[in-house]
Amino acid sequence: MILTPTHSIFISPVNFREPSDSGSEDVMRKWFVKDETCMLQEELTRVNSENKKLTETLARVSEKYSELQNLFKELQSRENVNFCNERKRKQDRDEFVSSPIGISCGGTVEKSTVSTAYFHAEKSDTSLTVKDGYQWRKYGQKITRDNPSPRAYFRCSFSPSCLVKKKVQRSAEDPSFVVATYEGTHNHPGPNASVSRTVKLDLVQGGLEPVEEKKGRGTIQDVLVQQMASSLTKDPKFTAALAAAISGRFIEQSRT
DNA sequence: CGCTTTTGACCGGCGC
DNA sequence: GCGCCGGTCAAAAGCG
Repeated sequence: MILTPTHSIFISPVNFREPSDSGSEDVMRKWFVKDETCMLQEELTRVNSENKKLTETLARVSEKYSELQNLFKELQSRENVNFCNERKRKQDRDEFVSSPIGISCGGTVEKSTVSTAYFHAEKSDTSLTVKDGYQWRKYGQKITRDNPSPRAYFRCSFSPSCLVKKKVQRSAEDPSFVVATYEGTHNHPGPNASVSRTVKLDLVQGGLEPVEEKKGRGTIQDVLVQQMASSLTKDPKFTAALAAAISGRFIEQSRT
């Protein structure tokens, strides 16, 4: 809530009274009413100004959202082509693994939780390890048909009590990204947040978490919206503008 | 010594 | 039935 000086110096004419005759009292009352009108007009001007700022902020946010959406559509179309080609051989299979960007190509409803995350990785780094906070044990590595870089297979270190598995492979389109596909849900305490925060998606500069899409939790659009909301709430300018708008609305409502 | 990683062998599904 | 391919196994090697 933003408080302007007008809030603190406002004195009601009812409370502000000096002993005087009835004639000068009327003059004083008119003077204070006029003064109050001036202050209300100032307040209205201020609220309008804040409203304008908020509108501009909203326009900028919408613009950035559109940019992000276009970028995502571009990635979707590229990944979708490869994914559909890869899956042509395996149509109608019971088990279905989601595409790295959560687009299915006619597959059936999957039985287990499958999620995909992108991690930024140096091209010189061939270790195929991603810092997601969990401990993993590698149990295999294969060269796949449509990707020059090998695919590594990991099991959770807590196996066999925890049956989560993951596949890690460098993206064929952009070797600066590593794609991790997780299968299953951990049945033990989660990753250390400080560790997981060290891994960021390079797709969007500015501290977003690795893009993750879980089947059954929502669409990739939902994830985007959540990430946008998260980044917006961390922006002090945006929260200040929002608070000003809300306070302005409260003032407006209190007058009616 | 025990745990992890490497890597070739093996298995099962699928298309032809 | 055969070959291809992705996924898994397990023995050997590596490492602290």
